[in-house]
Amino acid sequence: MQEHEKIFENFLKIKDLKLTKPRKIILNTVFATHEHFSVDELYDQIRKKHKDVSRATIYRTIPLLVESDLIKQSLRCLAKDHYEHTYGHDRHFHLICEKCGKIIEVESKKAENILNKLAKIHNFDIKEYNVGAKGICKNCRKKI
Amino acid sequence: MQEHEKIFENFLKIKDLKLTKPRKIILNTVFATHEHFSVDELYDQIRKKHKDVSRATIYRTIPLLVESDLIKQSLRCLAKDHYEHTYGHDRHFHLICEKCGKIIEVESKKAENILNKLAKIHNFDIKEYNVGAKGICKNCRKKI
DNA sequence: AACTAATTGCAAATAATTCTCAATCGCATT
DNA sequence: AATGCGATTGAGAATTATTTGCAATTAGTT
Ligand SMILES: [Mn+2]
Ligand SMILES: [Mn+2]
Ligand SMILES: [Zn+2]
Ligand SMILES: [Zn+2]
Repeated sequence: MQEHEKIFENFLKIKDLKLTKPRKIILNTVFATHEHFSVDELYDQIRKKHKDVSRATIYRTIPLLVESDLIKQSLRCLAKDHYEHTYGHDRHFHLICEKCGKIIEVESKKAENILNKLAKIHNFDIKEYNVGAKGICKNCRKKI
Repeated sequence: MQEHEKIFENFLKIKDLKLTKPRKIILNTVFATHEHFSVDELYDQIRKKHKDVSRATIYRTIPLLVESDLIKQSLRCLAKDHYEHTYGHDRHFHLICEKCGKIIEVESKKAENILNKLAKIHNFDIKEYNVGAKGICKNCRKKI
């Protein structure tokens, strides 16, 4: 059993919920790649192998995955909301190319520290970061 | 005529569009306060005085205001998208309290610089920043 | 195997946004 | 001030994204 399965199962157990087949399929699809995904993309991906998992269950499972800290909502500056699994990955920011959609992930303890300091000044307790920028990537700039 | 009206009119003129009555009403409502607003909140605000402006026109005008750099989409970590007028205001980040909804605006050239440097490393051209954090504010923490 | 509460898929409901279109507006020209 | 014409509008229909109600099914327990 994979680490993320254990974590999810424990999380569910505490809430008297069960790691059912559909939930396991959703979880494992999410952890099969490190792509950022919309609900629809996830649905399509899952449907390739499992014709019996419904959109409703995906919509019902995502909040559980978020609450258990296995995935996060990220890239909220695109048209659709996107998620990504974050368990096993360090916190990072996103540079999103408006032309080609490319996503560059960037880590920066420095930036984190600054945000933390700013929060401290205001006596604010940060639970979740939401940092990114939209623009044009290297390759797309060349083309202009 | 206010500065923002002039800017909007110029912007529109270049595109062979007109600063019509509804557009003027929407623009001026947006610039009447520095609140962050959802489309619905803006609609309600406008409707207090102008029963004849439709949702459709608001939805059609917002992209024009964004394109003319008078307003920006911000607070993309709440359920609904929110906008704010940014013309006349420095760039800032948002700390959003999950309990009471309070929004703290924070300026930081340092944070901007770091993001810019990170972008530079990746040869990425930032067009728009999207920086914030969710958490618990000072007052709400006391209450726990 | 029987029991029970949680879970599921489906389809209907809701919410947010976009689109269609006929009527109107704004502005330039007569 | 009347005319012409493309841009604009509001109303409501259409679309898209998400949530919900419910009867049938499942997982775990006795
Ligand atoms: Mn990422
Ligand atoms: Mn702001
Ligand atoms: Zn690109
Ligand atoms: Zn608060």
